[in-house]
Amino acid sequence: MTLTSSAPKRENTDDRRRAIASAARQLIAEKGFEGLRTRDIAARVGINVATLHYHVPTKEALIGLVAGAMREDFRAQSLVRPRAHLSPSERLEHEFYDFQEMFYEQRDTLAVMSELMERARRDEVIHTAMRPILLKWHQMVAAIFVDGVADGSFRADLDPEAASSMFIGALVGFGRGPDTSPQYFERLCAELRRAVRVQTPTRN
Amino acid sequence: MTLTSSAPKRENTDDRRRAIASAARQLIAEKGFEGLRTRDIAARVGINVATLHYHVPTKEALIGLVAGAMREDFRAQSLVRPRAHLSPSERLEHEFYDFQEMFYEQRDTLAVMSELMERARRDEVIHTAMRPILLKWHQMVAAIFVDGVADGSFRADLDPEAASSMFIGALVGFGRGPDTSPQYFERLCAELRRAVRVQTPTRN
DNA sequence: TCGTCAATCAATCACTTGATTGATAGATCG
DNA sequence: CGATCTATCAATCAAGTGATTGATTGACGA
Repeated sequence: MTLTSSAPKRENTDDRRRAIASAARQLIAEKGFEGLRTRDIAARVGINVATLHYHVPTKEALIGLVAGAMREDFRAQSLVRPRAHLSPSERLEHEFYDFQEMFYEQRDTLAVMSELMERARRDEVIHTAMRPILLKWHQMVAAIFVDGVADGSFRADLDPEAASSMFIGALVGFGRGPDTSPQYFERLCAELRRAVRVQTPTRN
Repeated sequence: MTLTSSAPKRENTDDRRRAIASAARQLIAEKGFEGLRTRDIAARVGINVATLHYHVPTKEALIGLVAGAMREDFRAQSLVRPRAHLSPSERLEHEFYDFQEMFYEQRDTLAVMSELMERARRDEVIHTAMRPILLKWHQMVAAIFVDGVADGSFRADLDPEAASSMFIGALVGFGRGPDTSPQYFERLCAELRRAVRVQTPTRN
């Protein structure tokens, strides 16, 4: 007889913590931090609240766990993409593509990021976990602009760091803007390209 | 003897509601929505919790009140500034200035806006209250770009709406970025100016 | 002066929520 | 088998937390 079905599971702490972090992430995406309840997380994992507290002692630790998992995800993802060999313009296109993919196919991730960033204002633990992610993104984009200015793909008077802020701000802001259709995203991308690219001077 | 000092005040509902909205706004700025408690609001106004509920029946209504007051503030402020007579470039500079002023001198307002926008995702009431503010801002900036393209101040291939999203996103994103110093804000502004302005063609 | 009503508060309710306790079942090892 | 450790849960606690109740106070009109 199969002893598989509905046998009371006993997982090790690592797996449980992963499952808990995942469930917590889903719930944050659904209801925000305000609506995050330990009972809900336990229910979604399929364990008792006490068991949850056995693996993750406090709610603060839980939030730290989510933030850490998030950071780990981003770090892992950025390692998968070696793009130094591409041209600045191509790398910029990849940034567009990555964001679009995240926005339309991993909406949860973006929503949780947003919640975490908001909470980072008041929560030192989260702030510490989130800051490297943001910095990394800024650095990556700024590096693209530095290279692009050097090889003449972009405007010579481009300020790489400021342009990076503008670029990232525009993308993130897209998600909060009035029109989040793919068509409008493309218009925004086109505008960003024109904003940094060398102008074909408007000759009369 | 003076019956003035510490006489138990009795205000009318309009004044009380205003005071409650103001206190709630402060507390949201301080602790976020997550930390907003009716008791704290009542304490800050200097009234009993029951009195607060007498004037504002539910917490939901309270949040709606804050959102409404916020919208009213913005609407009033935009009426005070008649700028149609200015040039597109000048109007753009005013946008920079207004944002800078809000960022550095009314940080509360911006923090609450941010909280409200985040919550608007899940709260229809707030979404309805916030959307007009965002739309208005977008329209204002887009109108600047339309005029600027028409009179040749800005690039001919500028997409006013997309540029407006980029512009607003960049400003809002500044507040979340790694460097929020006035110096860096000025660099961002400069970059935004170059992004929309007609290029002085890089002649060799 | 008396009745009515808006405004207020102390006390309390009903429910939520993070966390703890004490006990139990399975695994692991000697 | 027996000791011990890990993982689990039912039950419960203590501190909130939004909201209500019943009574009180003062203003104002009749």
